[in-house]
Amino acid sequence: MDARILHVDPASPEPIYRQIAEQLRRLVAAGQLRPGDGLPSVREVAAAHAINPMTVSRAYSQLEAEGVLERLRGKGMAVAARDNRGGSLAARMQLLEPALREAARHSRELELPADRVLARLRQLLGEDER
Amino acid sequence: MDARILHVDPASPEPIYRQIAEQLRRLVAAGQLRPGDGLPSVREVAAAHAINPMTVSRAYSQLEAEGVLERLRGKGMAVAARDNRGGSLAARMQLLEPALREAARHSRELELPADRVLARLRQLLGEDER
Amino acid sequence: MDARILHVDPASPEPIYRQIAEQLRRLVAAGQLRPGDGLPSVREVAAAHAINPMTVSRAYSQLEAEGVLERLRGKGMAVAARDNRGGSLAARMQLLEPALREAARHSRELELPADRVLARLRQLLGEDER
Amino acid sequence: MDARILHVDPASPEPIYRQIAEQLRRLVAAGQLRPGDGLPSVREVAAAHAINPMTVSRAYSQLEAEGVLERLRGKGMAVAARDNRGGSLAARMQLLEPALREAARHSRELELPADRVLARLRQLLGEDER
DNA sequence: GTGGTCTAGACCACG
DNA sequence: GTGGTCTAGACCACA
Repeated sequence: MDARILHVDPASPEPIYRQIAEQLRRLVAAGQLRPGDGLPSVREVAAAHAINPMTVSRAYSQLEAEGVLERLRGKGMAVAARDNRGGSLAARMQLLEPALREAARHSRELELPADRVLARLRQLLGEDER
Repeated sequence: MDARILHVDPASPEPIYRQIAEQLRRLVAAGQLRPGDGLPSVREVAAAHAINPMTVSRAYSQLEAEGVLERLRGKGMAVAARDNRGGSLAARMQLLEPALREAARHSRELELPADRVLARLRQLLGEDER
Repeated sequence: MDARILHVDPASPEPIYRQIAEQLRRLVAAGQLRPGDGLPSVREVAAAHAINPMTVSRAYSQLEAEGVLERLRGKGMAVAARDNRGGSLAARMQLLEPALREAARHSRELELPADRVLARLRQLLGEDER
Repeated sequence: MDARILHVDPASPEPIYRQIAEQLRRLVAAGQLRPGDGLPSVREVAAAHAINPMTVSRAYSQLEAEGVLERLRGKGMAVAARDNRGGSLAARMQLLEPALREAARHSRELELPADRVLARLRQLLGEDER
């Protein structure tokens, strides 16, 4: 598999290992990587982006612990077959709650009109990822 | 001024000093804090939220360096006289942007329907603060 | 806090970071470490057992990701206040299922009488941990 | 002999070669495999479970080194003639011990009531093999 | 070939 | 003071 599906920005304040982990999480969530798909090896990714293998390994290990990836021994990592298709709608709404509360608090502090705020969020929700 | 206008969440990944600084920036932009208004002392804020005075001081100093606040000798900090008329609507919308983008990103990752998300935010915007 | 509550055996096949993580998990589960209790710092544990700080950090980070520990910024790690008292009985029985199936399969392969097997498990369940 | 008497779980943390070796050890101890009985060839086992022949070979070699199996030139592996009368009941209980301890440890960690655990194991012991 | 573990040592952000 | 991140390089287990 091609290590170039991943992008790394060493200048970003976001840790490299997390950049990798979150990209993979999104690629899996979006279905661009499907259960069973193999991932580029730790060494490939490390070489392609001139970073330390351990940094890549850290991202992979974290996703494995979460059940997003699984180890195929001797053959690297792959997207997990996962019985964990997302939770119920209510459960997922609950996970969104903190971000919404944060946005609402900021809106009040800025004394912004609700309709403008909602219009902008609607716009953002319509955009393609990234 | 009351130290309780500030909210602090020690469990948030966002550094505490930045939580404070950004809240003040928003309150000034919205005109809820006006030029000349005094701020609660470092000690008051620290005591009210059980955090380190140095953390509060760091937030104040940063805003002072930016010209948002100014030090009134012997009287603590106050909102700077400058061009701190409450920001324009567009400017304030800009300050809200990061929170909205965060919420939108989470919504997409959770594959939540836009109408449900917008309905919930509308509800939160209608509520009284805390 | 005292770094000596933790034991480390470098000769064990079990990775050091996991030895530490599992000990802490047990100490928390058993109530010997209570919510809010502070843990010895990464550097203390590392020095006390002559291991690398990163190895200790790895154990702490993993437990933080699981919600067992939480970071008190600038003050080290502590046992989380955790809203996560275990799931329902049925859910927890489900988590035990693999281990029971494994034991049952071994019993059949060894052609052992069920009553002897059950008697031995009853005995083991009655023992104090460790 | 049928390669399907062996079970392999590639997802288990236990190395595959050891899964195979320990199963064979138990089958011999219980007398389900008797001195002189031939074993399925490395290729058969590998093909039946979609694993690497080298992995199967490693399990066989280890058991040969222990004297549990012996290599019949040109005829593959077989259970060694030795003192491989099926082990005594006590000896076989000993081989079951690790699995039982594992199950007991999980039960305690999950704080499950002993009677529920024992009832479930009794049920599993009564079932026909897969 | 694969990933996992550990070390020694550096630098950074936060409080 | 705290933990977090990253590197370079070593060694090991597994397939």
